[in-house]
Amino acid sequence: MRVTIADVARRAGVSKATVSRVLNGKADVDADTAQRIREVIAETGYVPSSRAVGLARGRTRTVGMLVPSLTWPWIGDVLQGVVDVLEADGYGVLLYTCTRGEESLRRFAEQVSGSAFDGLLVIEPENTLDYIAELHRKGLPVVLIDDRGHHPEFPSVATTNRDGGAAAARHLAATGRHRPAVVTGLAHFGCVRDRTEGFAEAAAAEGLLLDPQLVVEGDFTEESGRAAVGKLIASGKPFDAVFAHNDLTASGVLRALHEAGRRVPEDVAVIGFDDIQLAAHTEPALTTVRQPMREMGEAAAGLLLSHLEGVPVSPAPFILPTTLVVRGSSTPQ
Amino acid sequence: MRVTIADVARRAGVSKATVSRVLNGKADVDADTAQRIREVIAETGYVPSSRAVGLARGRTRTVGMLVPSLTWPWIGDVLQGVVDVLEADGYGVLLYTCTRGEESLRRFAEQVSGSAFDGLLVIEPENTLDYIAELHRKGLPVVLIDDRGHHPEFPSVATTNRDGGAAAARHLAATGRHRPAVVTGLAHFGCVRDRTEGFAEAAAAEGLLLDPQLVVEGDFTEESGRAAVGKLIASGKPFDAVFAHNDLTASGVLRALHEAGRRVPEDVAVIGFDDIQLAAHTEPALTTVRQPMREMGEAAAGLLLSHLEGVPVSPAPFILPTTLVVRGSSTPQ
DNA sequence: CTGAAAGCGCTTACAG
DNA sequence: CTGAAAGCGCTTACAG
Repeated sequence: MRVTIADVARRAGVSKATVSRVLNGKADVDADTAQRIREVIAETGYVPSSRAVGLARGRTRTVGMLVPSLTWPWIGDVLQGVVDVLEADGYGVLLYTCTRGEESLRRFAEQVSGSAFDGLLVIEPENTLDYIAELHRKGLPVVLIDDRGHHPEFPSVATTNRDGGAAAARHLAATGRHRPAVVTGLAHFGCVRDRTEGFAEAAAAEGLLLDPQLVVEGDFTEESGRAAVGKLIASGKPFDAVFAHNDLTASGVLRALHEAGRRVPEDVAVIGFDDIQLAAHTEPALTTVRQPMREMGEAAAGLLLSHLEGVPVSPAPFILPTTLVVRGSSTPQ
Repeated sequence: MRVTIADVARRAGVSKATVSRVLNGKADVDADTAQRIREVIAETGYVPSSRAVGLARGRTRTVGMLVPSLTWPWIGDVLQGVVDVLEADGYGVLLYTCTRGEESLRRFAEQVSGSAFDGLLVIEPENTLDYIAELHRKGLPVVLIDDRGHHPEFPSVATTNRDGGAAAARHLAATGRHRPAVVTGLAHFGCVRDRTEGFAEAAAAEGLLLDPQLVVEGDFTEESGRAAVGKLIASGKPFDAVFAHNDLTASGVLRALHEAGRRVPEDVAVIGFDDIQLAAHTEPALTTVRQPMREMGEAAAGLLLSHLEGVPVSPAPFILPTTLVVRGSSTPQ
């Protein structure tokens, strides 16, 4: 049924080896012979079987991508960046997720051992860093996206979390705020530490009062933003701004403030992190520290390709800049 | 380096064929022999090479998924449903997108010809239905997600677009609206036709006045929602409700109405379609016709698996129900 | 410049 | 119940 390299060789009157040579653009093939073979290929519509090529070469020209979930708001952007770069180089992307917990990871591990792909891009699912690190140690090229401040011993891409936090603080100072509150993400995330530190440092430099009691831990969910506002108000401490560690949390903060009768931005300014689609649609629209998700995907894919092509890649994280996007939640518009 | 079936056979003192038998759970292997082989497998951590298995069996246990873009708001949900089902059955998912146009499609076609996967799941990129249909005709199992009313000759999953439109009209009637306007999606989409007809029919049945001049074509973007409101107002015709064909458009409608000084829902009710994350976060929150995206992904993956496993699948579309989600944009809350 | 042969790591009749 | 052999469709030394 399917036309194979043997068919092409027969019709062109040459050996399979020669067909393989022109297929792979090796030099030292007679121009006429090559031409004839190309014609036969065109006539027959022959395309090499990726399975057979993979087996013979020992590589699949396929990259694995492991993500914790596909429904997070910014995952699609990262994925798009990854796929664009990889596809342009003729690589396929095998997608794995971890929504089914242990079982998912077991399946994934099987694919790894079966060497279904040549390299791995990963947005770290909770508590899998050791496993990923082990894969890397065993020789699988890996690039981590959004290192969450873990600074692993293999290549990764991240953003300027610290600068992002600082930019938020400076913006609040510049717009006349004095007593900021912070709703962080999960405290054990490296990025949370970085954002917190960057914010605190800049706040101090700008003369803002950052009361430790006004720093509340959240978990990156909208609900945690609402809950945090409850705590902040209950503390009795005055505050005129809230820096939330992601947009989802900020959205919860916005709602809770509204319900509590505090006006945004008049009484309280709110700043988020990420700049997901939602951020431009809250009421008021959210000022936020933008992370270039798509660019992160592109950068990670690029690093992995270099690695696969044999270029040595530095384990130092590749850092992309965050940018402050000012909207109505921090300044009247 | 890597342990192969030959290594396992040697260590167990049997032939590769016998190892292969226990690997694939064939009957007729002596219990003791099988046990011994299993032990060797466990000791050595042997996992069959997916490349080699694929070549020998002629199938890869991999499914292709082609989407127009990964950054659309609801794509992630569909993808999650697809991956969950496929992964549970040990299938891998190869992801392809069409953001780079012709070039993307050329790459994709190569993968198809190289039989990189056993079957294909597709959310149709514009103008590719003929191509997809051809692949199906040539023998590639295909399931289309969100048929957009094209009703192809191969299996597909869709939602009750017509009922969804009808539900929107009935809800407006039930909440005391009289003169609805409609902002459709691209008119050549089948789903747009269905939503429009369902809405018009129910509107008539409920005694709503649907002025043809108040039916404006949009293109599923937020901007088209804003533009449509401009046209509606310019028409001079009174309207007290807007049914938009997706949530993004509805979001644009909401903003434009706000800017024009019309209150929602007091002066105008707004209803969207999809129920993307954004819908719950607009001001006011959006009443919308929910499409079960994740379930569509699950259903499509299930159909494809049946097909791959040899169960005959009906080309009649598999239809999932839409549900009306009522929020503040249509009723004061 | 080109071909014959071995090899990639499995599965699957075919014999026994 | 089990093994030897061929085959899946390529690539890659090795010779010439």
